[in-house]
Amino acid sequence: MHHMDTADDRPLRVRFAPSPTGSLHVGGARTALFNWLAARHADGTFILRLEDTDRERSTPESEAEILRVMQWMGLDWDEGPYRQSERDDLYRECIEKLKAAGAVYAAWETAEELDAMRAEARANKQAPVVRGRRDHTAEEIAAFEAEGRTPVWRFAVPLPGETVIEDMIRGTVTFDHAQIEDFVVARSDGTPTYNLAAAVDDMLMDITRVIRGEDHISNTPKQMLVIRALGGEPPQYAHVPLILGTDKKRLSKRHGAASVEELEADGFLPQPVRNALVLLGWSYDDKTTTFTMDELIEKFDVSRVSKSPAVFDMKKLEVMSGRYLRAMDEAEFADALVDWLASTGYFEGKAADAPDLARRTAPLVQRKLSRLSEYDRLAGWLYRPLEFEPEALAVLEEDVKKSIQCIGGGLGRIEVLDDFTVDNIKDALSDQLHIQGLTAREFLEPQRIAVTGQTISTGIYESLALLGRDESVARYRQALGRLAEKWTGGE
RNA sequence: GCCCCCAUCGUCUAGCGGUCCAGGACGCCGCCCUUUCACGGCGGUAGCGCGGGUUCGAAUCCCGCUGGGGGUACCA
Repeated sequence: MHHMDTADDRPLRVRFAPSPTGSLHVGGARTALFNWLAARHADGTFILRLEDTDRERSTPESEAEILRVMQWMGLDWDEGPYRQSERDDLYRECIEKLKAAGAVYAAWETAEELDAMRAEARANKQAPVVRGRRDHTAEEIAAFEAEGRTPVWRFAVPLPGETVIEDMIRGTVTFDHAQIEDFVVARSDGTPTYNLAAAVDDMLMDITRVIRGEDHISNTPKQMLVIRALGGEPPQYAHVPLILGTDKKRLSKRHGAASVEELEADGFLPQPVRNALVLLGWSYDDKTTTFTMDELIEKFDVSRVSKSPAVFDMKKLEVMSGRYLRAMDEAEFADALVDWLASTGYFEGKAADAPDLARRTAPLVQRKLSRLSEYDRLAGWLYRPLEFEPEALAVLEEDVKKSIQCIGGGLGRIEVLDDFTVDNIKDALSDQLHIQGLTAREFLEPQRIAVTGQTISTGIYESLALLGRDESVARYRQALGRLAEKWTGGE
């Protein structure tokens, strides 16, 4: 696309403006990332603004969570966080200016009247566009006031007319004013609405480019109208497509991990999350799929963002995550693993040396994990006495006699091993499987289950070495005992 | 209903009128490697929604259809 990068040499100022009404969604996180990258790329300013004009739904917990997640993602802001709830004076001032300029008018319609107007328009296949009555007589107004009614202030959308957005992603988008209702700018209690506050803030904060979700595109002409009525110049806009779930519906909690908070809890590290997110709707070329943060800063270009919505594929995130984990150096991985486990309370109620054990097992799981949360599935057996997963036991019991032979054979070798190292264990077991004339899979699977109680675990040789000979032998005996019961009982 | 937007393998995408009987990645399938689960390597599978134009030539431009998404509040 050869989109005009409007001859605008002012330093770039972008903002991310979530409303603190829940945790940060992956869609929101991607928008934040895009804004941050655009700012860092252009050496501009990234501003964080909390749009909390909806006092009912905004919570301090949500605000704190959003800030926390931003930090987790490594998206630091240069200004803010600003809170719209703290800027009320500014908005009221602007509303007064709009009144003085005749750009807004008092509208007295009741909710019922508005509903009726819209229903009627709809019935007539017309746009449900509200235009308040502006020809009330002084007596009527006095009567409204007498009954305690207070008006909202609506923006008088100029008719006829149109507002054109030169969107960096979508190109030229035109809205006919006939389709834009006289939107409310100040509620009857005097508080500003979103469209007023957002427009005023973008203007007052000197935002030069607004990068936000496509769900805002129909608000854009309204905000442009407000800014112009206030004598300002609207910023450049870039509306990014939404992120969908696998059913092609807008991504939401019912699609599984839809918030960054959940991804974090699922054991994903920030870098693969960023990498997966940035690739939803954006690509650098026809082959690059992994980027460092620096490469992203260097290469990101919002005008290359796709116009069509993208489906969020958790599987792909997992693949990226697994690759990232494997590419980490051992110590770095061990730190990340232990930190993550600690953050989830994994060590609570476990032995005091559990974190140390986790650190020692890190190299055994590093190539096997696609996310940190899979650690327990692989290494959980190390933290508890031997107990068999039902499906693991089922594997052994499929052929009890053979299982006993395998485990017994293995036991015979390891219990006489002096130097209990990975290599020696491997040699001894390899030799034994040869003797018994079995394939590695046939022979080793029972060993794994005997020792770990699991069908999937850390590597068998490493696991034995880690356990030490005595504990290994004890576990072998225990497994054998369990099978012997079955053997006699079954025949 | 009305307005806006979108449309390349199952998914994320490259593609900006010829270099495309459409390239990459994930998935999936097969083979190999590792005498284990995993990891890794190699190969394969699969797509320009449909119909009209424009053009010597269209995945690329135009129109229509169909399909999908968003908006339609004194929410943001």
